[in-house]
Amino acid sequence: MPNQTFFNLPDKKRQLITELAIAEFASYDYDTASISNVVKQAKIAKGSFYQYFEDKKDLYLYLVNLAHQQKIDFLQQARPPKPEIGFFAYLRWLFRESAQFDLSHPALSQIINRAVYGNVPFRDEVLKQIQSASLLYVYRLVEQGVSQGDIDSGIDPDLATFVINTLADGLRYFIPQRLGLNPEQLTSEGAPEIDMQAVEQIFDELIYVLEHGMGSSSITKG
Amino acid sequence: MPNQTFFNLPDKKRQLITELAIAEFASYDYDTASISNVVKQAKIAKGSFYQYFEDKKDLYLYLVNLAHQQKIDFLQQARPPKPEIGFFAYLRWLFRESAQFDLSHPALSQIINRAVYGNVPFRDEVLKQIQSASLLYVYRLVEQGVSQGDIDSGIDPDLATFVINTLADGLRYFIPQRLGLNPEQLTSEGAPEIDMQAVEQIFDELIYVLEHGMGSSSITKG
DNA sequence: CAGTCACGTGACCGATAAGTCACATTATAG
DNA sequence: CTATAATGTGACTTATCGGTCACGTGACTG
Repeated sequence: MPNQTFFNLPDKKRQLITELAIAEFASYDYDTASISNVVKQAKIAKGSFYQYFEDKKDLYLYLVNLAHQQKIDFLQQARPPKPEIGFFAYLRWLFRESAQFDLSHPALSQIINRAVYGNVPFRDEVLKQIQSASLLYVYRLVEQGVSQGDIDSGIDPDLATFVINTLADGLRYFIPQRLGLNPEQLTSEGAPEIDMQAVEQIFDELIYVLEHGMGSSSITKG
Repeated sequence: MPNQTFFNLPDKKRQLITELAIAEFASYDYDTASISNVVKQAKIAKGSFYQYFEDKKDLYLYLVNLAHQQKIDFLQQARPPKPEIGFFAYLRWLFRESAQFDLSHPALSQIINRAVYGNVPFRDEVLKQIQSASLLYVYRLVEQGVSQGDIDSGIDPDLATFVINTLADGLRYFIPQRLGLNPEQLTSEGAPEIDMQAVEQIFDELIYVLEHGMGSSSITKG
């Protein structure tokens, strides 16, 4: 954790440092991200930085936890629907809100993702704090979906969790591509008018595929 | 491309350098991967290396193309079945062979993946050579599946391609996790006895989900 | 006013990186 | 054997990194 000195800083300065550091660790992996670059951009002395943070790892873990907490706050602020609406309807909500976060906070999203899937030092340290929470959350959801009769009981819950998590994460790449935006455009401030209707349609289609599959052998088409 | 000097090298030496470089670029991203480390392990002088390769980028692009070519060779050597067996059966074959490659050549697989999805320099340069080939291949497959009547014509082909590609790639993480192996065990030589039956079952389940979905509302359960 | 203490500063350190170059070694050829 | 070309070598340069430290500054205290 950062020193108290860091939190004593004027809000503007503290936020500037935080934002620049987030941008740095979102753009580069742990080893390549440069403290020197951050302090240069933030126009503070290197020595000052090391009065705020113990070392590079201290900053990194702080940012990962910050990003994770922001995502949790984001999801909870958009109040979840009741489970009774059914598994796939609930999942659709989760997809939309999760993707909404990824689109509106691409840097935070990138940091979380790199921390969980990347070849990062301290990955295990971070993994227990982060990934298991998300995986477990979806896993519980799947279990509930099975017991509610929404999910085919022949489906292995681990596999279902994998499919859902993987696709939810993949949307981070698919949606911008589909909308003809390059991901870097999203990193900068001022999102360039996202066609939310097109995004909603992606969710509809994806949920349909998850529920009914892509095969044409089913009863009737969507 | 490397200089002719590199290809004039005795096979053993050239292969040693190649393998060590592959291991380096599979373990670390472009910036962190160290030429100094490679030449030290290969026991050649730094100057020699720079007689083989123009610079770091030259080596990197060579490795990416090598890895990609090896994967193509691998897939073509395992002769593809005829399309008439149906889209999902064909897809199952593709999943198995692709995962087989990833499991037996984790370093090559890692390099390809990093080159395509990572925040790498020269990504665009490489992307056109690599990713589009794979995406297009699956896209064509989907088109064929639709025209054959195997795929619900209401499904958007782009979305289907995304789902398939994303899940196929995700298997790289899911399979070892499911088998209780850590991915680094696979990097070293001598794969520690993979339970192929369990792997086959994963493919079966995944293909089932892709074809019929996870919902229980379908006709009968698998 | 002097003293103290939190904070700011940037030159500096050791390590390591990519890339160079003058020179040594080896292979080939006349 | 000698001359020429190809290849091998590692100390060196320039740059950047994470991190340190002796010192400067400015606000509060008695």
